Amino acid sequence: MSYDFRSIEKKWQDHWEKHQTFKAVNHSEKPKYYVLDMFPYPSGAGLHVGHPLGYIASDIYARYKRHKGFNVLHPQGYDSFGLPAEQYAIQTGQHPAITTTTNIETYRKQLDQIGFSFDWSREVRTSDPKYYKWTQWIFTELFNSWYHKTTDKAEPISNLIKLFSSEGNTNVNAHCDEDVPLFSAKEWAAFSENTQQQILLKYRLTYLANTEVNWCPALGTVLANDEIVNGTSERGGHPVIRKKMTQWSMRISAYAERLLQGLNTIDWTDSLKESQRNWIGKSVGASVSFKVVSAAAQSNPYSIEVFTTRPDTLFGASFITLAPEHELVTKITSQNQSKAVNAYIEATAKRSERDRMADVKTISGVFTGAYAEHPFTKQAIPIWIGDYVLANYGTGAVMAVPCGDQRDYDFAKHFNIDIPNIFEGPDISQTAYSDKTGFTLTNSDFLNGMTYKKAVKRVVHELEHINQGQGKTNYRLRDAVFSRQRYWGEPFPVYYVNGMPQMIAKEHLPIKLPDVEKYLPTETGDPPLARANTWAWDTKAHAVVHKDNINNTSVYPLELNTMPGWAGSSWYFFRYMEDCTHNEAFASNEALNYWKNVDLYIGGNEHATGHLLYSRFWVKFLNDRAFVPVDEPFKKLINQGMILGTSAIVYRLHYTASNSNHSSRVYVSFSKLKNLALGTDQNHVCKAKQPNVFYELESYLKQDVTDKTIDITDIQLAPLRVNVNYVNAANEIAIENLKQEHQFRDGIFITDHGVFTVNREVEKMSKRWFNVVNPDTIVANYGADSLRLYEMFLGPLEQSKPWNTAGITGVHNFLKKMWKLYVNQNQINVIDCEPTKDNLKTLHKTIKKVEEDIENFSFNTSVSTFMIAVNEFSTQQCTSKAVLEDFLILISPYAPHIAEELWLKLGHNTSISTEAFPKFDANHLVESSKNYPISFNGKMRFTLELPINMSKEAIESEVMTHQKTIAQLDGKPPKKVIVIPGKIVNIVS
RNA sequence: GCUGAAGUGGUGGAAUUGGUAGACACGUUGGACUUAAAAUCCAAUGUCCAUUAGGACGUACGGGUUCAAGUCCCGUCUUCAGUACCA
Repeated sequence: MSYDFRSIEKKWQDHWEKHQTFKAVNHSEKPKYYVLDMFPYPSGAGLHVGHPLGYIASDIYARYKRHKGFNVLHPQGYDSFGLPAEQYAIQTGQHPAITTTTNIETYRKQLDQIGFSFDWSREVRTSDPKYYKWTQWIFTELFNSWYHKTTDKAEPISNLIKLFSSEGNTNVNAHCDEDVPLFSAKEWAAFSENTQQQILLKYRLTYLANTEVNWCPALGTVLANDEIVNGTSERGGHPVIRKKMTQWSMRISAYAERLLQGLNTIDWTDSLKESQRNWIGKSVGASVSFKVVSAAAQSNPYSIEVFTTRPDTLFGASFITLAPEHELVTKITSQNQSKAVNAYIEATAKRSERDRMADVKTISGVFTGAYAEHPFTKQAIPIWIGDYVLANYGTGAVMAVPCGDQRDYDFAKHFNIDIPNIFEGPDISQTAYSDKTGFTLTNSDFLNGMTYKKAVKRVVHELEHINQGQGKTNYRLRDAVFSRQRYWGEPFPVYYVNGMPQMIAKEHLPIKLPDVEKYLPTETGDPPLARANTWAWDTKAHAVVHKDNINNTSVYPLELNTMPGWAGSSWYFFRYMEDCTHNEAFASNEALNYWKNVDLYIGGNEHATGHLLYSRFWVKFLNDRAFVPVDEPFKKLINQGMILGTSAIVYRLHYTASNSNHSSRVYVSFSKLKNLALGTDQNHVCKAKQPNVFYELESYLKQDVTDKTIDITDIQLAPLRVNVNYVNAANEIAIENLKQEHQFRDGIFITDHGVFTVNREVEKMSKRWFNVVNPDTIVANYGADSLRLYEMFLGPLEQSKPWNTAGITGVHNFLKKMWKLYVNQNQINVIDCEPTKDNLKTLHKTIKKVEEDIENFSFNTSVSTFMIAVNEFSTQQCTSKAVLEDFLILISPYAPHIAEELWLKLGHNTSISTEAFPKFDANHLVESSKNYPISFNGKMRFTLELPINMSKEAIESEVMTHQKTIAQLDGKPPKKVIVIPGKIVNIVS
């Protein structure tokens, strides 16, 4: 009986499901291990072969850890709120919940076919009210918390209120808005309830603020910074503009330093940590305030606050530049400059963010006519505006030191501003000198003769002394906007009394998403939830009621925005810990304390600055408030690379006649084009330049052109992507297959000796390129074990690589070979005999290699190791039952179905998944050592391979023997003996 | 520009601490089996020279350290990813 993977795989998938083989328990003698995948968004397109890559890797690791005696938690779920389902709902009127459920079913079916060891009993769906109850609850807890800088953690807002009523806010050291007024305890008590709430809002970790946001008109919603790529939306690529709106925000900036420091405690790749560090963007320097001395400012002196990382260069400042959007600009501009300034502001406002980014070389700016006073020299410094200063970084103002900063230098050169030199040593006649070393300061008053470090210390001290600045650390990380004007997301548990937000208590959650008739924003621009009729909060009944009941005494309007996609994904890893039979907490303390954090997290690196930062933020918050016992969610993180598609391209001939371009029905085989020395990069064929090629192509075209006298002047190749599933390994495609598609139905195909070939190009796997390969067809043709092995075999996990179905025959043949080696007439072909030395050597070599590979996540090389082992067993005619048993355990994480089947045939009636991983014994690698003399540079050299576990004495005696040999050969005793234990001994004469 | 990763046959990729470069697989070529095809099996397959024996060259490029370098050091080039007037 041949290897019937279909029935074997079905049988074991059913078996695992029926026996709940992979159900995790929350109590065990064994040590725990938590392996997690980034849960998928269930899109309508289903899975392609790229999706399971990370899941297969994590599954191998999870199965391996079970063999190694760990109690493994390996769950899966769905990030089921999101834009595509909503867009689909807008187009079709279909409720997103329905499409989402259908998509989840498809995903589940596809995942089940691959034979993952997920514990599905803990499945999570972010759009499930039982789940988002707790997302809403976390939101209310963020609202009810503030960040206490002294204890360096979040505390309940009640603590803050206590502080306010006992001593006011003058001594409160909080991370809060900058515009908080100072008040005493007495004043606090005298404030109206509404005023108190407004003040508290400035302290809460989530707060309503009128902020400038990234508005995407096409999607009708705001986007977070990480949802924007190159100035357009991440989803759909629509343009994004900046707009002021009242939005919920998350005070993630309070955690900037801890998010940065926490990176040192976790095992992530350097590149990923670096991305997060860049995103947080810490810079250490000082803030300096400059008094404005313009006539307009006389009665009411303004001062400009700047941030600098180079306070040591303060005496080199020859002008100040403000961002055009800076609030002081209009206030300080002199009369005769106001026209120019207004024109400039208008011009920059018109330019989109994208234009401004693309055009970084052009220097532009305008003088305001105002001057500032240098804090020490009291010299007047001109104030300019320029769009190279960004309004949303630092204070939106810089002190320009042309000799020490290239942009300031260029600006000064361009507008003929002074470039005073304060550096002793460097030459600044051509460029600025921005290094922090290699100079001493000059022309700098009390800083003269100092180096960078000393000068910074001194100048900060002096600035503090005159109360015009202090040392300051600045972060690029902005507070995260948390409102979305969408339907398909978590509703906020918030209602409004007199315009002030109120939280709905835990016991009344979840606030379920109401039904609406249409999923679009309203005509007045309100979010889709404004269309819901039953959308008001009755504070007496503690229930959602019809809008008509709003009376603002007991029934109030509810929030119309929903939460962003990252809300539900920021804590889902805790939800898996509980088996969710009750819903009293988001996970019980026992479960949280048992599983603690995720030991291994595998997912794509597109989440480097989004999900992975937000989850860390929420976990730190939950930890501060003692809701969870850990400070970091993911101990170790691996980014799997993307699997790319290999598109298939067919070339259609286009031609130019009478100066206009025509499309023909002629398609030419790519091999033919290559024979004509016509690459794809060279797709214009003029009569004059390449007459031979031209006339050849023209002869094909004549088959299509009705008017044979037409004068063709130029021929082009138009690339068309075709379904890759029609193309075989040799890049050939059957014309009948092509003709099934409408556009090719009456095409004329120019073959190369009857064969039509396509060109291939590697690009992202996507429906629109027709290059999607579906795992279902692979499983149907080759089986899940082949798919699993092949996905690993493709290359290193973390690397992006193109998919090529042709190669799968290699691993598939291997499985067939293995099956044939051990199964004969449906009988297992082994006996209970002593294994030979060779058998054991092969086995233990494999144990060692596979164990190392899994620990290092180099799954690709262990697939090769298995192939080599089976080849060796085959030549050794290995029939030992004990050897096969160990080998099956080794391979079972990779190819679990075939391993289970053979395990059963060996007479075991339990699943192989709980068997202990075989122990490596170095003794079995002992065998005859081989040695060979090599002549090198006229000297004799011996290299001899020694057994790994050889004793020191044995090595010495072995070396002595060879020293003698070498001395005989060469006539001289060896000069140097290099002994690498367990490896190779070099004797150099 | 900055940060990070990487450059090895026709292709994907091996090579542990510096120790026989190209494992394993795909592809290609030849052969066996077959009426034929598929499947399977066997052999060859880095480049060049040579009838063979054998030899020379070879891990992006140029240097260096070493008995020994894909691996370490210095310099150059290229590719990919992230990020960007960040003061």
